[in-house]
Amino acid sequence: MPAAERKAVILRDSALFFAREGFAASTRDLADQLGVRQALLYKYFPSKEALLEAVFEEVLAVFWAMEWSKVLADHSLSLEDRLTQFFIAHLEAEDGIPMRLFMRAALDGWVLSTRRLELVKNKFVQPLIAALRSDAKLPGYDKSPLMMGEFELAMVLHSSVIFYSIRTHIYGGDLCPDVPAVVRLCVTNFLNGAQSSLLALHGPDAPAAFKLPVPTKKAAD
Amino acid sequence: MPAAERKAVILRDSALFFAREGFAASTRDLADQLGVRQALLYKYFPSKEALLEAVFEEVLAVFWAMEWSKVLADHSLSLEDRLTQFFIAHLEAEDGIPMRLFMRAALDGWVLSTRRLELVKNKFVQPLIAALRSDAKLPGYDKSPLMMGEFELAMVLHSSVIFYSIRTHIYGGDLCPDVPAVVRLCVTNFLNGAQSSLLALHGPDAPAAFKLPVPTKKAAD
DNA sequence: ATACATTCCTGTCGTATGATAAATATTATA
DNA sequence: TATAATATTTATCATACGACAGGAATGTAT
Repeated sequence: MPAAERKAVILRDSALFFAREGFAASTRDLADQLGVRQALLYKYFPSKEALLEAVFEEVLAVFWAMEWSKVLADHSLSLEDRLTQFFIAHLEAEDGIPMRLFMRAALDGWVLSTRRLELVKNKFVQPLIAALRSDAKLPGYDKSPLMMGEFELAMVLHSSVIFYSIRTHIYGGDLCPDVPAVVRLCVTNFLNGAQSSLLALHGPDAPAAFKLPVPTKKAAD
Repeated sequence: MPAAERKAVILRDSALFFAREGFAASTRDLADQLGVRQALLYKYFPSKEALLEAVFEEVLAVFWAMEWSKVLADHSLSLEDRLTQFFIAHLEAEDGIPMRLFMRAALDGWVLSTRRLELVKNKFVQPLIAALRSDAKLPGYDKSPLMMGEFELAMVLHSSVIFYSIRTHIYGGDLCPDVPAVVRLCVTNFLNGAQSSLLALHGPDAPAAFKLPVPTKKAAD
């Protein structure tokens, strides 16, 4: 097998293997799954750690390449439809490998999760709150920067969808298999209360911690 | 140190240690953290796996002993206050150790998470949906058993709170530190839409998968 | 002070792991 | 077909790990 192809196969299978077995799983078991001898791995990657980093580089690249704004910014659809379609696509693209890898990495203290969170903030939270503000006739980010409470509000929707994914791919057990229905439920239930929640956040009685602007690091990509 | 006390100390420190370092971490490192020699562990636990099981037994016992219904069923408070107080207490009792242990266990395929889910279903989902139904003048469980859509609806609230806990104790990074405010946001935003979501679930246009009754195993405890 | 019990440590065994080097098989090229 | 280049395997090393046996230290009762 040519080198480039072999390297790609190793990367692909390693993602599945480490997602299932954990990062502490042995390179020998990985090689077994590949149908190859353990030493061969070291012809393509200098160390186990380097292999793991390469796996994450690849998985992150997929997330990076994902078309967040394309759906979320398509103003020919209602906000509800935009969100619903986006999350359905998101959930159906998730096979559990990125989910499990990210969770394991976060548990092991990799800084990786902050990069992902930054992505969620820029590509999901920002457009969502912008749309909600627009509907509520509230000022834009130039007049009033994104604040903590708005971030947490957007995360309410994000959480309900992602946690369903966590239940699917990590917790296991039987759960409602009708993905579109679940997503619609999350979105509609969120949007039902979002307007009044947002107005409360912009009102005088909002908690001080919610008024603080979200620290916006320089957006990568 | 007397045997009973030593065993308790080992259990307590092991929970912290394995929550932080993962189950694959070595018994020697654990012993270092305890300030004892590695072999001593085997005077109290026959194997590493037995120690891990004991740790989970202890952590699960705490969850089991938790007073779910006491707050959730206190009808002197509004549903909103009940939920808010319950979740605030829940989040403030969580130091990250059970969270991280459960997540690691779930990733490693332990059946443990289903037991926890059963607890959530019986002690949280059931009372919540019962209260929502009551407010909406819908029939009780005797007439109409808990259905999948209602379960997922309740999980929407559960998810937003628990995912905040995941962000706190697993994902890390800076997030809004005002726990009560976040919980209130989750609860109010949920309740704003819950009534109409619930009515829709009981209406004729609900997805078929949502109409299915939730399989209720025999409730432990 | 002696004998006993309990707690803990030193030392060690077999095995599994990450990693390397040398040998073999396979493929391409002339 | 001979030769070079590449892909893969075999064999091996040093280390780290789970587990066990026996001994040292500490305390307690007679």
